[in-house]
Amino acid sequence: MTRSQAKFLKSSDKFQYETPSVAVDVVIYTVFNGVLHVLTITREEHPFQGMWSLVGGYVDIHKDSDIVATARRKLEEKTGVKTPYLEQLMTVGDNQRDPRGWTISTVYFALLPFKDIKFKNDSQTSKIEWTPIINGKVKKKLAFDHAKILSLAIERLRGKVLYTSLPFYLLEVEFTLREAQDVYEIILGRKIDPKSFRRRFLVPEILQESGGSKISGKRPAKLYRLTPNQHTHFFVRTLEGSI
Amino acid sequence: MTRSQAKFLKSSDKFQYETPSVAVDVVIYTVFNGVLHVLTITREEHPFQGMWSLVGGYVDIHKDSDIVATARRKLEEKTGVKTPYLEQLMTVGDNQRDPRGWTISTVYFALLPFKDIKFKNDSQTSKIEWTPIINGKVKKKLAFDHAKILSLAIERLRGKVLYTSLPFYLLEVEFTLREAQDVYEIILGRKIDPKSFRRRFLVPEILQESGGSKISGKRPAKLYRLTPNQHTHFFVRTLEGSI
DNA sequence: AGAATAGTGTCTCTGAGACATTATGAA
DNA sequence: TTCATAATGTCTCAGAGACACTATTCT
Repeated sequence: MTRSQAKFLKSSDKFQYETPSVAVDVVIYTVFNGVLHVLTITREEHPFQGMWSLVGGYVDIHKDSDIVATARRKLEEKTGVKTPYLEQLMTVGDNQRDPRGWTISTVYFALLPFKDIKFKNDSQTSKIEWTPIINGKVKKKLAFDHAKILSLAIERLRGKVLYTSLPFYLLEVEFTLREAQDVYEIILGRKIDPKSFRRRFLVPEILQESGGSKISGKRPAKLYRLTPNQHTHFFVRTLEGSI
Repeated sequence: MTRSQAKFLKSSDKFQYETPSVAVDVVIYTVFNGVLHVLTITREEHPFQGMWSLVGGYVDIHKDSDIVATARRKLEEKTGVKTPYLEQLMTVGDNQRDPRGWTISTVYFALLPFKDIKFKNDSQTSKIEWTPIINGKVKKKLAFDHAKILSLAIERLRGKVLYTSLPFYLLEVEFTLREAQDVYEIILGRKIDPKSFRRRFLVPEILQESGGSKISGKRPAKLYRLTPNQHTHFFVRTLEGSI
């Protein structure tokens, strides 16, 4: 070992002492009953014991090889879903958000089709619940800065819906165009013209007919699925509603 | 974990070993000589001693009240600039990127007008240098996963240029439309039609004439500035070049 | 047949791209 | 006057919005 290497090891021990706590939170979205929902759980421990919060927890450097592994682990623990759409939203970190001191939290959001979820309600002490998002807010009071995080997460989801095909991750593999349009309308909070909606996804062949159809009212609707090997589509024009 | 348990663990050696190190890196962009540049410095310490890297460092929980304060502090230490355009890009964190173990780094990018910068080249042991970005890459070999971070940062900058007015943060307060267009063309790596360019910013009154003009060739060009109280503009149509 | 939902025809409007043209001031 | 650079005129084209219209199946 060189002299400078020795020096650096010594000083890195010192740094460890001063390190913030490192956590991950996940805003888990799904849509059912015509409403966007986010998964919330009650806190088992102080601080904010018993209060509702987003799904999250500390990075476990032995279990998690990287930060998204923490997000996946937390998500799977609560929902049983292993391969969700998961996107990093942002990182918050300061000395105010947690009364215990300096903490940093990287926030992800996940999009899940409602059907896929088998709740793991195994804990005795904590409740887990889909909370409806009405007018961009949740009625529950949330722990830490989770209300602010959620508000930014909703803003981001709304923003992305205007120029991407993200909402299809909230649907099952096959869906009717009306079901897809419903999800768009729920997130945007406004109606979309059906002709525009169909044109947007069918002309560039983002969707393809699956062959089947679904009867839920009068005339049966064709079933569609995402064209294979298409990832999230980014449109060159946004829908109205962008400020 | 009770509050007192947490408090105890935090002060114990064992808990310190279980927490990742927390750092911030800043991709500092500027444009001069017709080329996009990123600020790089040589590392004074192991690991990767002497190697080029992005500007960054550990969060200091005593100096920094939040994570963006760390970014501002690092930026100001190297460039003297106090109020840059600064945007959080993403957070990387795993047990591989630093040989010392689990580390997490939140990456910001900054846009600086070249003129504003007074280098603080005070250190004897480290060099600091603008590194040109050619074809989305830098020739220097970078420490840690900084090459990958930079590559994502460039992708993000390119993407944003297609639908925002971000590049104006790379210009001084007053500029000609040709200077603005140059910056756009440099980042995108392609020519833009001057008529389209002017229409994009003048019709929605994102820019306004400052009254002055600048002679750099033959016919003097009018000087423009951002319309007051306008923040970054998001266009409803992207420029070509989006995949 | 009537009702309700699925799906289409087609017009307008905005703004990007392309490219020809005009305007201005220095040498 | 020449000429390089600044700035404009104007056509095409893609795609969103609006809205009237047709198609299909159930009761």
